[in-house]
Amino acid sequence: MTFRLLIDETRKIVAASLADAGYPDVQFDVSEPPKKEFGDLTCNVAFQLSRHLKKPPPKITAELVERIRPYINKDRPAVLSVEPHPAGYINFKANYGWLSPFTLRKALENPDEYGRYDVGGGKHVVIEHTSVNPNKALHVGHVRNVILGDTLYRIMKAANHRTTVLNYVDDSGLQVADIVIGFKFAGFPVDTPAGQKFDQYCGDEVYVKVNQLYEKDPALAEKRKLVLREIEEGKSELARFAAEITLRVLREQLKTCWRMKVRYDLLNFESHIVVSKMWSKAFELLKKEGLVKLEQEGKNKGCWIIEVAEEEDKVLVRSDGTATYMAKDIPYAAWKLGLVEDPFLYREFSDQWDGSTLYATTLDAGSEKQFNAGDMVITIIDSRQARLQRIISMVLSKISTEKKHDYRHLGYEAVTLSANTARMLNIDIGDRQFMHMSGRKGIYVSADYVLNQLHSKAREEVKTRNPEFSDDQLDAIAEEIAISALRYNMIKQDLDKMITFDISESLSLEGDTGPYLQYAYARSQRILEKAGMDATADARFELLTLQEEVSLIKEIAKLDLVVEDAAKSLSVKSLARYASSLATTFNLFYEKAPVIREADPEKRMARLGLVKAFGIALKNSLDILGISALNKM
RNA sequence: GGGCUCGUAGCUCAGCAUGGACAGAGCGAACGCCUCCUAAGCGUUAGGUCGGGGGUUCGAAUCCCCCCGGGCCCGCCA
Repeated sequence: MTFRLLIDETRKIVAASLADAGYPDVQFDVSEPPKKEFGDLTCNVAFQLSRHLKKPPPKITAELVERIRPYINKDRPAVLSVEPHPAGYINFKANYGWLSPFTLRKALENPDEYGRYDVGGGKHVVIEHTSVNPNKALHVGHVRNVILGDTLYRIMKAANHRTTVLNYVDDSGLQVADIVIGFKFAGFPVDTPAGQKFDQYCGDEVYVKVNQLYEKDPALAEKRKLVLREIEEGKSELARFAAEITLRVLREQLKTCWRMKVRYDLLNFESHIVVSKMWSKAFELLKKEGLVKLEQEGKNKGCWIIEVAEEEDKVLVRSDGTATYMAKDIPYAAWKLGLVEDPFLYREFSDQWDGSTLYATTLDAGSEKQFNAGDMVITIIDSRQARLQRIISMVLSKISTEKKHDYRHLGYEAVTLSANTARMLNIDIGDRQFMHMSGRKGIYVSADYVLNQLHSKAREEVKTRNPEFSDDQLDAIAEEIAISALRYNMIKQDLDKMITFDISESLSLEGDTGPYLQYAYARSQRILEKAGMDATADARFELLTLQEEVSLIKEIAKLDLVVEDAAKSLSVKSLARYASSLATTFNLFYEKAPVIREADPEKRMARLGLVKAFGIALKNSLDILGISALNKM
């Protein structure tokens, strides 16, 4: 919380002394040095000046430090001292006598607010994620999307945005037609086999096998288009059946998402977009703005197309008058931004684990509410969609002449299966190192399977350590550990790096994992519990001068900087990295600085306060990561 | 063919936006640390031409260009 103050103060001091010395007002950086020996902050201003002044950096540094010294005084309590470094840096030491009490009190006195930072100013952010076709269970590839979206939602909330989370349900696509064909024309029973979830059954059995049947039975494949058309028209018995199946699958998918502590505000059904005539209104708008044209000749003759710079024209309306995939996406995206009139009514769909209500679009018998019109709209889809998303963004920017338009695609690379995992699933991958997942071909690892594996592994571990726990306790804790392992695994790395999912590696609970974070937290809570007294905000925190203590305080002091950065750059990874580094710093403190066994009562109280403040900072970080802070594990 | 993207230790990855002080973690390997707040932890050692080449710069893993290798995208499919 206060690291920000230290940086600000240092910047001001450097800027003021530049002016004193009559130096040009150059850009400079104040940041943490790569090593502890260099102090708490370092400034590179001498390097920036050397070009202007035509002097070597060390010489400038020596002069500037003398200008800086007078500014270090009681009115600027965060900075303690300044030293020139022969390499050319100006290094600062923080005044922990002031910084430590200030930081720890801030955390202890207002724990729930600690680490929040106002980036959004209450602006409305609409986030869409998940959007898995409702004909199969979620696999680990989907999980990356789900966790990324949910974590981003949590970050934006912590950075003071009003948030709305959407889940788009493509209930009128070919994938749905496939399983309907399976049930109606290929003899698959509608009842779920014992011991399976309905979404699993649809995905593993019906969907995969129907697609195999198509190859042998072209007549069956022919039925797809007819079935799809009936579903889109929405009137027939078959369409009602499809809707029923879709909802059953969707509810099972939601159970998996809820299991991972993910929540939504609204389900957007594609069929409602189709029926709502949103497309025709958006189409009129596109025509009016001259963004589409009716192709008169060439391969796209008779189609309404959109011209894209340096690319092939995109067809929006086929020559038979039907709309393409993209044509459904444009009005939906425009709706998210509030560029078209809201045609939907909203009904309550379900309660959720966090006590909130999940709504669904409806065209009749619902109430008016507002889920759209985001100041910022973030659509989370894998980076294969980048090109289409760019076109959508381009179109939107052209029709939103008045309003400010901030439509962003947050893409991420695929999750693939490692060679070992593919082999475990009896998939032949030749000499390749990984295998792309495919729901249609049955090549995937389901989310529930991974969670279950993690659960049973974690349960064993917890039981070994806590033999006295009841079965319910064991299950509750094991479940939180499983979720933590999976969630952390999905966001700890960069979005544009492919995740090669390896089932045995993913079951690790040690090292750079979610459970490592939870473990550090549990350790801290045991200290507080066994101390036999409460940590208070008025302890003498200035007594905490051990290097391990100071490092921990410094780490705690950075939380709001991390939240700010994560929200501004939509970077979920940075929060994971921070939580990990915070936990590591605590573990080092834990090794070196006994709390309960500390003889000096004042120092003991100060350490106890530090432990509690650490717990607050870590718990708040974990909340944003969607990971439960466990008292025991 | 065009576009996007990745390439850092045996493996998985930080660092790259805003160039700067001897390139950092985890896993795996070897060896240590529980009569002491949970060893899901901590320490020591081994392990690197930052894909290759050129350029810009006082200084490049970081910026620019070229090349090599992997992945993805370029339908009147969704």
